[in-house]
Amino acid sequence: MFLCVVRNTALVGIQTISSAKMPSSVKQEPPSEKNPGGSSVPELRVFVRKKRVKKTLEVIAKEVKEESSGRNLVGLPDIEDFAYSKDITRSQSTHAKTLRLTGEKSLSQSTQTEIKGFSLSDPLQPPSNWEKVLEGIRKMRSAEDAPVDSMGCEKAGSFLPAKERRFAGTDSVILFVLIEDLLPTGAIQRLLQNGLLAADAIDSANEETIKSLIYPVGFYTRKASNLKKVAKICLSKYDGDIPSSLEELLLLPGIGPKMAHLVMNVAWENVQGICVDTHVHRISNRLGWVSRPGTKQKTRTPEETRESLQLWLPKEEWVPINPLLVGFGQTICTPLRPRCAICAVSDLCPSAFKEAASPSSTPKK
DNA sequence: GTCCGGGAGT
DNA sequence: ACTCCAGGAC
Repeated sequence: MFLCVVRNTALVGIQTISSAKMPSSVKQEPPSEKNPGGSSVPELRVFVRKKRVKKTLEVIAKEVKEESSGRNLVGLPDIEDFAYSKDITRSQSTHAKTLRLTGEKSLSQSTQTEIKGFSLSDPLQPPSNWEKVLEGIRKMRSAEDAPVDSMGCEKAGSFLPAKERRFAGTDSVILFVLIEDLLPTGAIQRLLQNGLLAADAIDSANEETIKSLIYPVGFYTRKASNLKKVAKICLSKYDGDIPSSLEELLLLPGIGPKMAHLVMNVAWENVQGICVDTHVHRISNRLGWVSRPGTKQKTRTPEETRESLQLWLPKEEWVPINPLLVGFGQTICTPLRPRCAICAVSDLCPSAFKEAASPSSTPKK
């Protein structure tokens, strides 16, 4: 419920200080269910920043309400109903964390005193023309076949026999959780041939064996080791299955925000957030779709991008945006020398033709 | 910010 | 021959 960013509800940015730790009393419960009941619990977001004026939550609530009137925001909860929860993030390099206020829980006294010093920022507006841009990218993507289309982990199911295809089952998920890029290398087929697609098999297998089977997947040593650890955890805590909540996934070694959201999206079909990888991060910034909270600066980490993107991108797009932009990033909007000349949305892109296009003309200083 | 361990691109 | 890649741990 916390995690459900409901469109067309209030979305107000507030900036504040508070560095801190959320008391466990308001710790959010695992998002076990998608949308129990009504999905229209009004939700606000608060950006936590350094410094700022001292204000109580009540003051903020009042400001939010005032700010919201005449700003096309709807459905604000009453202040006494406010609760907050820490957003799911592991971003360490960002000073800003997103908090959410909902009408579901009440705020404890200690919590209230802990959060002080808020100021309002503008409600977030979706970037202009984002729908056109998205449509343009879709067109380009349908024409060109990017690697992600045949080897993306969303497609992992088609590689596997029926049993292993059950994403929510006990088998293959663990693998592509950890070794997403094992598909193009044929690693998953090799593991399959060796009966190593289940937690118990992996747990009892030799780490060196796994290592050699998944080679030449990137970071194979670490991945083999993580795979063993995860298999053990899954066996002991999840009956050989994988955890079904974002928080629990993040506790697994080798699982960070990108993979955790990917797994929630494709394995559990329970969308908690956008899976932001380097492509989504880069392209979102080039398009001017994201920014550091309260600024126009580029986001510095994928986590910041995810938070920024989630503030305005309609939830229906949260899952498809990843393969869409990944493919676009592999074929056209490449990290180095983006092919703006053949890009259908270059006229809508603030970064078009702004990066070096020729190998010989990259003088380094 | 650095490291990991190779592959791919220039 | 050299640079860059990519997600996560630290």
